[in-house]
Amino acid sequence: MTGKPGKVTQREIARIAGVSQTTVSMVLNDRDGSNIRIPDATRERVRRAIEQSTYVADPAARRLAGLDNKILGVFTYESALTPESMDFYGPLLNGIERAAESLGCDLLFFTSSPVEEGRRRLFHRNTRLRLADGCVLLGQQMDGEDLERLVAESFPFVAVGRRDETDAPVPYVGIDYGSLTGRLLDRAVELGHEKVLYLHRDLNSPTARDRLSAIGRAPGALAVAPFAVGADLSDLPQVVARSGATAVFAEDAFLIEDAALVLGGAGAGLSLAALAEVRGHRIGGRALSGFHTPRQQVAAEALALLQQLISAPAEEHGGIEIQRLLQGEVAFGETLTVRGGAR
Amino acid sequence: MTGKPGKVTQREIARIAGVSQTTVSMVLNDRDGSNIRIPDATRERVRRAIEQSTYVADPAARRLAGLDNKILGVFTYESALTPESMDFYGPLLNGIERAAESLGCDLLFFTSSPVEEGRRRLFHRNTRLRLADGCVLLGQQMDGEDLERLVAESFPFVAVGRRDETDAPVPYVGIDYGSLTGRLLDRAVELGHEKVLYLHRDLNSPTARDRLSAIGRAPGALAVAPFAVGADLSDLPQVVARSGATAVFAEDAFLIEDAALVLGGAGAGLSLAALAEVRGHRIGGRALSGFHTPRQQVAAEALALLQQLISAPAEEHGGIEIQRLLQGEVAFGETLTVRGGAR
DNA sequence: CTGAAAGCGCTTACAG
DNA sequence: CTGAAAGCGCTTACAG
Repeated sequence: MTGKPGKVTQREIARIAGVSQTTVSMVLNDRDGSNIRIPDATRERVRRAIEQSTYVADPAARRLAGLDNKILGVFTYESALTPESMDFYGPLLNGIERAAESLGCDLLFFTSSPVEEGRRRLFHRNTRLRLADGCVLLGQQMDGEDLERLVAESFPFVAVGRRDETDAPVPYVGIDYGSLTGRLLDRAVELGHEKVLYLHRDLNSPTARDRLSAIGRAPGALAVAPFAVGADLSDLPQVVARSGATAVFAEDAFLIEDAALVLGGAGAGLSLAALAEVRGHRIGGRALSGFHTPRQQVAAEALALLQQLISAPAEEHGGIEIQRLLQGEVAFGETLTVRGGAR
Repeated sequence: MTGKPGKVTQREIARIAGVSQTTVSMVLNDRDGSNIRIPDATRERVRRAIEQSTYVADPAARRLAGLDNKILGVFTYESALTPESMDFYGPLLNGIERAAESLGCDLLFFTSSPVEEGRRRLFHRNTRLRLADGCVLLGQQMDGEDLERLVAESFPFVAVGRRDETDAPVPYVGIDYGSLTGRLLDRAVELGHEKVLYLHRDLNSPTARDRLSAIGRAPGALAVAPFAVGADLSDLPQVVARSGATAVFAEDAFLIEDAALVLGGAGAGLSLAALAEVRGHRIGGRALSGFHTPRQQVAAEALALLQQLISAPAEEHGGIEIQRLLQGEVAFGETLTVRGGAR
């Protein structure tokens, strides 16, 4: 597919301008140092030839010659553009697009990666990863081996969300769920709660662990019992009753919504909250209590960090803070209320 | 950024397997023709060397050597991933992602294109267009010059939406708004309407013209008066009254919603419809009448067509139907009712 | 000041 | 059956 009829190369420009191809390259890249000095007249002649033509540099050739390409890879462990995934990926992708626009980068989505066990594989026979100057990784769970290999090959990348599944330090930008969780628990104490049930899926992700460990550090006045739920929530009313909890928290908004549904009238006196983004979620007409997380900003900062890693020589990476947690806000909402208060 | 420490090349593999780099390339690409015959033993040795290593082909080099890359470009004339643009782009992007997955292609979003007068430019100094094997173009309006140039350079591309702004035939996949409009007008006749007011923006896009020309061919029993609205709709009640129309149609769902707002009680007896996708739109609690358009399918088919254009040698393009209109459905809804019927 | 040459990693005729 | 060579379009030392 190369060598198209309409394709203009530097050599062609050189011929027209009556200079060497090297000179064309110099002019195009504004090379103008001590040893190399191109008179304005020549420069002008080349410029004109380029403008008259439809020349654009071949990015593949540039890349091969060792330049970076202003192409950032985007790897998502699941499909990112389906209606369902928009809830999670939407703000992230939006942030990424905006950041890419302002950095002047194009985005390469690795949609071709073969799906195995429901998740895309980053490394495979024909990966085009190499075409990008670097890559952001998105997904709730990531493959530790992928991360290790990226580090080993010193391929610039940034994960969205905190990561801890590797020995080598992985660059990431995430949200500080630990601190958010702590603040929400403090609030629960203020409201008089002493026992809380915490529902979670059996997901082994760093953010899931962050929540759990913050729960482990709950203030003495509060006992929080973690409870791993399966697909079937039908025994939840009993579990809640037996626990004596006056509040039920869950890992995310959908889970607490499901729980509220199952609890029905039995949940009438309970406070509810999600330890995650709750924007747009309501339970029985009331704004769900939980967090507001700056996802768009996380994505934008991830891209900015990636750009830094790419452009800074490796020796200077020590000076860059490669692991960043952004602070969110507690969304007080209307479902976390005074203990025993009507819901 | 090339020449990374961890980067393995064919030469390296060749050294390990004790063959020439050419042979490695042959094995990788399954070249196995009349003149070239690699014994299984050699083949196996190379394969093992590759598996032991972290080799992946450098896509830039492949591309430069003339192969295609399974990278499809996606160019949108506006930002595609903002919350507001999701209404229009969401289903299209979803269709594109799915099609790319099944074709085994990656997607390159040209987010870097400089914005001029609110629209991105396809061709610019550093366009990475060339890196893609081909490109899909999305947007309500497109630049005729961009299209001409793509044709001139015989760069494979497909527009989403019907196009007619060029002399050369442009490959596209769109929706047949003409036929949909005709069917909705027939329906209006059935319901007893004789006069309809058609609100439109002054947009000069092919689909806008398709609607207008279908309106021009309205059945004799129906008089449809086009009315170009500005930013301010406040004189609409008068216009409607003066026209004697019993139904108001508009170019899209948002416009008819705005109109309904302005008309308020004055619009009580009027039938309303949008000549566009109406999914999720309601007016005064009633499902808006209009169309259901297969946007996801349009996008998927555009990608499939693009893939065909890329892989088929140019001489065979004559055999490919490069301009396709997909049929939508009329969504009867609840706002287009019997003339004079309560709304 | 400017060009000829080497090299980036790959593919594909072309010789052995 | 396999390798040495040319070439894809570009950049960057290196000589003039």
